[in-house]
Amino acid sequence: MKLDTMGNLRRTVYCGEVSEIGSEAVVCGFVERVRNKGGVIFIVLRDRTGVVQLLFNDKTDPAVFEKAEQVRGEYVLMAKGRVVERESKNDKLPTGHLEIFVDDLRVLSRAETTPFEVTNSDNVRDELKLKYRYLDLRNPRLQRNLIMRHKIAQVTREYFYENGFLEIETPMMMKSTPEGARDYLVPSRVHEGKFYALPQSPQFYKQLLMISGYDRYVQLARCFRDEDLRADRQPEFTQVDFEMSFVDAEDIQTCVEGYMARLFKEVLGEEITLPLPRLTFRDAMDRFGSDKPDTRFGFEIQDISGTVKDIDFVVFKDALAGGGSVRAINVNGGAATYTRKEIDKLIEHAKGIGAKGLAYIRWADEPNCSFKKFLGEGDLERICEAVGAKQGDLVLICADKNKVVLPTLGAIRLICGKRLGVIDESKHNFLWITEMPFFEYDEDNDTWVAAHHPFTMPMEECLEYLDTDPANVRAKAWDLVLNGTELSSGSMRITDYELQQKMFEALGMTDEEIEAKFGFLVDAYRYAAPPHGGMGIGLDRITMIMCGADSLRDVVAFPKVQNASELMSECPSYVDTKQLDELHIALKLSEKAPGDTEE
RNA sequence: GGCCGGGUAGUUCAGUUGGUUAGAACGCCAGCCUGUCACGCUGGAGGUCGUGGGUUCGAGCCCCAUUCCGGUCGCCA
Repeated sequence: MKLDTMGNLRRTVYCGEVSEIGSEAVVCGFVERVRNKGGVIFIVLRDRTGVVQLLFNDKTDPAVFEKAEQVRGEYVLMAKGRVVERESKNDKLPTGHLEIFVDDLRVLSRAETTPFEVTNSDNVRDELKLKYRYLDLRNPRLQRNLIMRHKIAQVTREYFYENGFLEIETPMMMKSTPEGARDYLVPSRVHEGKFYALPQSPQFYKQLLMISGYDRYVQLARCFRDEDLRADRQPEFTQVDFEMSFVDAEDIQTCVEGYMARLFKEVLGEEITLPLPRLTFRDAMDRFGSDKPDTRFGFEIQDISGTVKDIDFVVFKDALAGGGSVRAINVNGGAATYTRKEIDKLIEHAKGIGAKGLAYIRWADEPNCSFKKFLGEGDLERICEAVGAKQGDLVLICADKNKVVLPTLGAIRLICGKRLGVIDESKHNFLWITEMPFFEYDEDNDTWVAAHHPFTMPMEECLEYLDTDPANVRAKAWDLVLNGTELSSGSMRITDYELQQKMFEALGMTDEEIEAKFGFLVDAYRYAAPPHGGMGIGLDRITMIMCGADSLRDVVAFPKVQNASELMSECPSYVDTKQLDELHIALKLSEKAPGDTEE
């Protein structure tokens, strides 16, 4: 069968938007389904706006009917005809009350049988759908997500433009900085042995733009990190990256609050109450055991060290003697029905995080305590009272150093919340985490390292601890959290050259190191810089949450899988030796490498 | 890199203690059907059981290795 051409025929209306009964319509799209009843054929045609039903009748127009008989799933069609009311209506579709009685059908392209059904692929394994990503992208759910992503980008640009931000592009090929995440490297042909790096973020460039006087900068910046993937982590991602001059932390946060309110209003029609709640890093860890707490449910962590200090239980005693604490979460609302096996699984999980175990009180009919034999008169009642436990509750207790207890209970809290279904998925709970720690202790090397990049401003009142007590130094840095996902992080930058030198010293960096890594940036600050700070907001993650998706793959057109490969194009791939020669690169493959570099 | 789960028809799965010709549903192909909308009815085609090796008279099933996918921990300033 020969294919038709469009000729002079052009689309007059999108499938999902056909509405005017009696009008003549020309629609284009992909065949979602063919229902051949013998003397009458129905074809459901789909484009990015929705579907519309085409009607063919063998008595009215045998030639067109004959052509319609040849149509199969996913063919690309163009059809002209009159919009008529349906004899029997379908309430499930926006266009279910009408159909197009086709008098000109053009088969523009034929499809082979697809590896899976485009609109019935919920149970098809991801591997296959990713290999044929271009087919999966025909799925209305993915189309809706990518259309919403477009809308989000559009509102983002409008908001920042209206607030005086300039969109300025920064280089994709830049100097590699070995700090933090691993860089993706790009070899230089001209400079033998040298490499560019793809940006993990445009951090340095946007600070330089402030030094250059551009005052307010924004960019929807592609960023790259060569680390292992997660459902909410892709190796390349997009940040709404911005920087502002002559502002302090609160000004930046206010700007972002306005952005979030605008975004949720325009895209989802949802009002967000401002200002957004704030929690210091310390409080977030104490209450939720996480620097990105999900505040859509309770089970907050409670310190019961005082209540249990006289109990003769070696686990508690050891923890308290070692400067740690005993803390608990009260999983209320029916968790007492957890079986012994389920609790054991939680304990196993806790051990995986680094805890030695979990003690528990399960109060089904009677309070049933895993460490009963160590308890004295009234101890059990006192603990239950301290954490507010009632019948039906499960109290999980962890005793150890704080840096073990808090993350453990934080993780267990999340697991219980998810399993008990107490999280309201329709909620959007924002939270600012402020006063982030400046230093992190690196146990492997027994040193303090910068928790953020080394240009982050410390809080003024913490400067005195710089040399004496690094753990106590907090940064003018903050994160924005939404439903337990870190969306964004920002900070004020150091503009005082002398303070910057002090920070480098505190980080144990030599002058040579500083010069080699970011000499150009340090130099730039010698020529005066306005006070400035900014943030990078994860556009993919925010889109994921706004779409109600549980993986970034649902909001990225061509995503990568766990090992950072793309199943459709099969990248990364080997290159031929000629390319490598030009780049002065010799491969040193491990025994395991399956292939070689064929020419 | 560690741990856990998975890979059987185009797709999703079932497959008994290791035993005849590896099944079902959907999809696909053909025929019938003038109001379907997850259309219906009849018939048909379609399988290197991820790959390699081993045990066995005999392996989809047992053993070893390996690969791919997913989850998770490490990692992600």
